[in-house]
Amino acid sequence: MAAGRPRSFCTETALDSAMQVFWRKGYEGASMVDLTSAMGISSPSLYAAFGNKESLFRKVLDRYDARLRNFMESVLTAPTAREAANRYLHGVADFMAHTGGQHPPGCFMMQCGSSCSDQDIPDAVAKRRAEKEAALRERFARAVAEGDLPAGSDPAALARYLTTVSNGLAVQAAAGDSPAQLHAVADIALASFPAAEIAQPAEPT
Amino acid sequence: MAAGRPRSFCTETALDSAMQVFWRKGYEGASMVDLTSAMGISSPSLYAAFGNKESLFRKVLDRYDARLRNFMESVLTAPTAREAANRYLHGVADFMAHTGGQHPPGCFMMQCGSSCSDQDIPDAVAKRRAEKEAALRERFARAVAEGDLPAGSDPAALARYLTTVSNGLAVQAAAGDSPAQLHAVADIALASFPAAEIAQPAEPT
DNA sequence: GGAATTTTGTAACGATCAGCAAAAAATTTT
DNA sequence: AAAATTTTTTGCTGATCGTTACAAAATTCC
Repeated sequence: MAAGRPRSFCTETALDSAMQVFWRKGYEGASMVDLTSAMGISSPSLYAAFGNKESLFRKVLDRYDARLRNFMESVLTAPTAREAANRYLHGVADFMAHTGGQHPPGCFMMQCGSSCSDQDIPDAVAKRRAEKEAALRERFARAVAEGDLPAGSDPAALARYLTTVSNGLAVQAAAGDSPAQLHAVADIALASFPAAEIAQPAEPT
Repeated sequence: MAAGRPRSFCTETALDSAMQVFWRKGYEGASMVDLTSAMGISSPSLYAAFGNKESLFRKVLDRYDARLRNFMESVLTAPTAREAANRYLHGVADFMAHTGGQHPPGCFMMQCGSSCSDQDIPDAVAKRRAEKEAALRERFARAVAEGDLPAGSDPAALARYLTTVSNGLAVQAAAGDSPAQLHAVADIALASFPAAEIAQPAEPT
């Protein structure tokens, strides 16, 4: 083990506490006093462990984004584009509705990353969101190439559409919509998503 | 005219300048120095004319919301629910893409009203957004009663769906999506919206 | 059992925050 | 022209902002 006085707190737990504060109050609205008291550590400990406020926020953002990337992986590995879209929107509905009793409903990135005195913060958040849309786009491009989506489908437009609904779901969840209501919206949205062009089996009446 | 030294600035122009600042920096990120310098007035003039910072924000919010209500009126007076949905989503796409060279793309309410140290601010914004969804819901309930939407349609779910897409469009616009891209998303979204059950005329091949 | 090293607690730093007091300036009323 | 009224200008207020020095405390290495 490294020499020196041992740390009295768990950095990951502290990051989760910081996430709650940023989530509820935004980047600027979260004061260092808010953060240190929620994390249960003193100000110098915070600076020693996480740098400064912006650096702390970026670490929190990374931590949240890791959850999202994990979720996206389960979406992108779906066998078909249709199933990926289904997993995506209903997964988002679950994700946004589930607070774990720790944070408000909705999406951390949507709550903290809108407007800010320091434009770098919204930019950093927007970049993470764009990555998710790009991942969907590439998945759908592959689906078109594989014949999994109708020829002539626009992968970029479909990815943009799903991203749009996803971000909208985050807003609805933050506004207090129930899980059932979010899933209902997801179902309506999925009705627009093209199905695979499969050879139709003889259809029973 | 009232006695006393005349005001050296136009309150409405000043509110527009304040809107730009709040839009770009958020409620907390906009400092009084930012606001006064953008509005071209001194701090005491601002306080005399608009109260305090929160009161100024609420007046700006009112001003922005008036534009939205005006837009909503043109949506709700559409002859059919389908046409209302069409006007709504494509109108939102236009609204969000059009900056007038004055403010960033996107929606003022989505940018400023997310998270904040003072919860009253997000609450005030959320309330305005909820009013729009309620207006759509009532319009669609009327459409169901009039047979303009298929019996069994859920007006609340449809209104929630359109609101979801609308908020998502605001995020996409703020992220830099082009007007054409926003309209393309609107078109995909509208494919899910039920059409009226009209007696089908003899269909030409 | 020190020397070295890291974290802790206490206290403070300058800068910026929202907001205001008071007097000078500009207008209308009388 | 003088009184009354409203706005502007100047300069300031206490509070809070993010951040940091400094020394005591707790651990490992030699």
